[in-house]
Amino acid sequence: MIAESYNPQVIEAEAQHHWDEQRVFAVREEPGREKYYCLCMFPYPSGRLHMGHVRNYTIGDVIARYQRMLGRNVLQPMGWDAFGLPAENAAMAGGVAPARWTYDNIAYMKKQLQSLGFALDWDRELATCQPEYYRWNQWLFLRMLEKGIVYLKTGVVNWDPVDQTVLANEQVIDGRGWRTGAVVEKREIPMYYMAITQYAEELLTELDRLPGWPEQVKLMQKNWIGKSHGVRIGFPYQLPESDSGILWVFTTRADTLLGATYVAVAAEHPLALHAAKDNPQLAAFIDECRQGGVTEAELATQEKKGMPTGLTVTHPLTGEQLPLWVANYVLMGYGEGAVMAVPAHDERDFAFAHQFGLPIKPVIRTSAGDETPAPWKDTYADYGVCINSGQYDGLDFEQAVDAIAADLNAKELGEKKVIWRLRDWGISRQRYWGTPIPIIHCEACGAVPVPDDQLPVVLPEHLVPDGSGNPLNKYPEFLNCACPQCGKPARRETDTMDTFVDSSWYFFRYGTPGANAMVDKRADYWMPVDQYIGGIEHAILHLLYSRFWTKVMRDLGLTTVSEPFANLLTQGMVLNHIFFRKGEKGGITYYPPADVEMVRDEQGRVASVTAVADGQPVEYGGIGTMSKSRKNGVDPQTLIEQYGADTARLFMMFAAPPEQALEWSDAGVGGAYRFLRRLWAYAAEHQDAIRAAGEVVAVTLSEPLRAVRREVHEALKQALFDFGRHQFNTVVSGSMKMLNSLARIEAGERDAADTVRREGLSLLLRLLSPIVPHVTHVLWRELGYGDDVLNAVWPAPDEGALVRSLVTLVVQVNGKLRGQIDVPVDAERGAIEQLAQAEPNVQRFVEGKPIRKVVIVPGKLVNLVC
RNA sequence: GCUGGUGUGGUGGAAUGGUAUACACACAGGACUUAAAAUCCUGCGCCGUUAGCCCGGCUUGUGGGUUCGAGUCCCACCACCAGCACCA
Repeated sequence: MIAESYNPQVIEAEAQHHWDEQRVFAVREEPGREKYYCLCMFPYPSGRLHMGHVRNYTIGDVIARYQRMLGRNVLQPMGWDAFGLPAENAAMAGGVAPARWTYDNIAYMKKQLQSLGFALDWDRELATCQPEYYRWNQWLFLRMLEKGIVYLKTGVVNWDPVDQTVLANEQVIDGRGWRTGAVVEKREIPMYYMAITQYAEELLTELDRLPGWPEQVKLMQKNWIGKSHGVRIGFPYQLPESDSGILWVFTTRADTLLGATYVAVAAEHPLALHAAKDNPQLAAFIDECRQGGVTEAELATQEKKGMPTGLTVTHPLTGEQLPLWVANYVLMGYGEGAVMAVPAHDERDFAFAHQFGLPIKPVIRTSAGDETPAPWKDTYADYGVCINSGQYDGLDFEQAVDAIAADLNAKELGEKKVIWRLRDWGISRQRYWGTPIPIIHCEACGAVPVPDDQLPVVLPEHLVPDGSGNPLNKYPEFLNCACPQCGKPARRETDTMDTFVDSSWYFFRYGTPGANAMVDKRADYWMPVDQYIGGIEHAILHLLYSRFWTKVMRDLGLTTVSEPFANLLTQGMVLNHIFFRKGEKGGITYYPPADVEMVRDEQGRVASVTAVADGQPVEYGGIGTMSKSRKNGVDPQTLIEQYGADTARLFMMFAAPPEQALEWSDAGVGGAYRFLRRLWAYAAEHQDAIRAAGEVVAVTLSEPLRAVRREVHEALKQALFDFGRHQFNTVVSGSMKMLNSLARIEAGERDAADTVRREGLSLLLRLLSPIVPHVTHVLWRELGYGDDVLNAVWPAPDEGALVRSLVTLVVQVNGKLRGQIDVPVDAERGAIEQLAQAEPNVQRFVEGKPIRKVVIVPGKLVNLVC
């Protein structure tokens, strides 16, 4: 029996109980059966789910359930990105151990996920803070160390001198520590690096073999990797105290080498530091550059600053002496930290030369001519043939670069080179709540890797950080150990790994739960992930690191795949209205949307906004991402409790296509809820008739019934197409159309009408089941369609139902709509033309003019051109 | 600055070169009700014409182009959003 009123709490409990009890979402490898691995980016257990999570996991769940109904063996797992800084911050604030805080959060958020009815295989759940997970971080780290992919190097960190601790970049605010307010120092400490640059070429070229990734993401990765072709050029120098050497620069414009009039180095460049030793003025300038502007806006507008070092370098081809400058626009971290300056053909060099009166020598004939008068024109930087360049005159860009590179090569002062923007990945974090780096420091033997049989290096879980450094450093039970090589007392490494390490391979582990190895053969069945879903904010780092780790694992023989994610969907953000008041002192107070009232005018436009509390006006701040600081977040828990999971899911799917931003709307949620209630009421009202009804017999249907049935199948056909391209908002509107059509059947009609109702609802429930699985589960069973809608066949439109005897054609005259005609589907071209011309309104516009051309689009329109 | 994306009713949005504004939301009017809520019905781009029906003109950020036909393809510009940013 279907109860009269829609009660989501009861329905959802019933459906979820069924899924749990039957363990319907637990999957195994089935060789020979087509698999589908659907994965959402796992959450950080921050405490509660937010709307972004709900959206992300609903999209994933809809895809997973859809694929399941198409007959695939679908894996959809879930886990926790459980290491990280927020747990340490919470520990400091509340005095509770990060482990405890994390596990409590996981328990609560797991309940929330379960209440949303996601088709997850919980048997494969993992948390990255579990030793059985992170031991494999350590294990692979050691393999990478053996292969030289991991190495030790000095790195620069932000150091808070008061707390005696290392700060993450986001903990440095305006150059000061976020807790202490102390000016942050740069400190050089030894850190472990992963040589992602060894894979730069492959990471770049394989982007072209990822057709299922958004272009935008591929482009962002491409830019991040940043491959540049150029020439490394040496400028020999002789220092006063008889030291000599070669200053190397990198350039993509070797063709302009003869136009170089000075050479500039970064403030941190060794040669600059050397020159500053007995030049206090220069030393002061270098200091100034190092501190210089922090914000991006400052950097962009910063004027070109520089100072001569007093040194000169020798032009490698002409032998000319060029002055060596220190310039604030040269970056130590890119290329060689030094540039050859060609003011005539580079905008920055041009500005610098003008400012400091340095010579400008045009050496390229551009569309602007042979001269480069101020002000700067972008065409000065164009490619062209060489001029004023002696033997290279007349050569084009490629010829000149080849010739100059060859000549430099002969002098051992240059070679063609490719450089990358991508840096190696420093993974050491001076943090407690992370994967311990498996290294032991011995006075005699140095840094010794922990032997495999001593893994995992277990992180003690009861420590509580107090803000003054890593508590591991004060915990002897962890710190003190024996050197694996010589057996003498030694000290354990207390740095932990960047949490991006944890998330770089978790998708492999889901495929091999419980394995006594990092992965086993089962992963080969599941990998690669067929559909990965997550936020665009991970477009670069997480996705790049995951691709890198997959390639490392492949080279170690741990997997056969090169790319972990075949298809990627980046979901849009969840937005809401922002309301605020400005205080007298300019401070801003935000008002949650639930605490304000909008008054609308007769057209439905927002006329005014007032606070519920005091009835006074509130300013509207437009629309923006849900955030704590702006108080415009909506708690999914409230939504689920008030309307149920199906309404939450339906609204998420209906309000916007998955990749676009979604605007929160209480009214929209209400609309989604109303639709489910209407669906329920329809099923309840007709339940007896539907259970008793037989198959549709098309020939016995009246014309109105046939029309309803045609509409249902037409809407279904479109909705199925949209399902395939993951445009779920129109799938939902298609479902609404189907119900609207069925509801148009007159209440009194029986028998034949009931067969149409029975068929229509059967199609509708199956179509909707991936989106609103609870209500469709219960209705499917109660209406007698079968035991479990999950096992039903995916619906397909009946081509017979789509056939019409008459079609309505639109008639255009010169492309403008002028009338409609009804013609038999099999009408001849001539007959259609005749009917179209006979249409009275069409005649008014043709007015006896000769018809030059008739375009007929079958089933759609006629266009008369005159 | 560079790169990419997006601009469609009061709002979210739909349209696979072929009837722009589907499906919803909001709003207005009506039915039911003592009343409200809920529900149901009707209307709803702008301008003109009209008692009303018909009918016409305009409209997908702006301006061009291709096409029998453009929201969709091409060119230029404007606005907003995002990423990168003195990358040699």
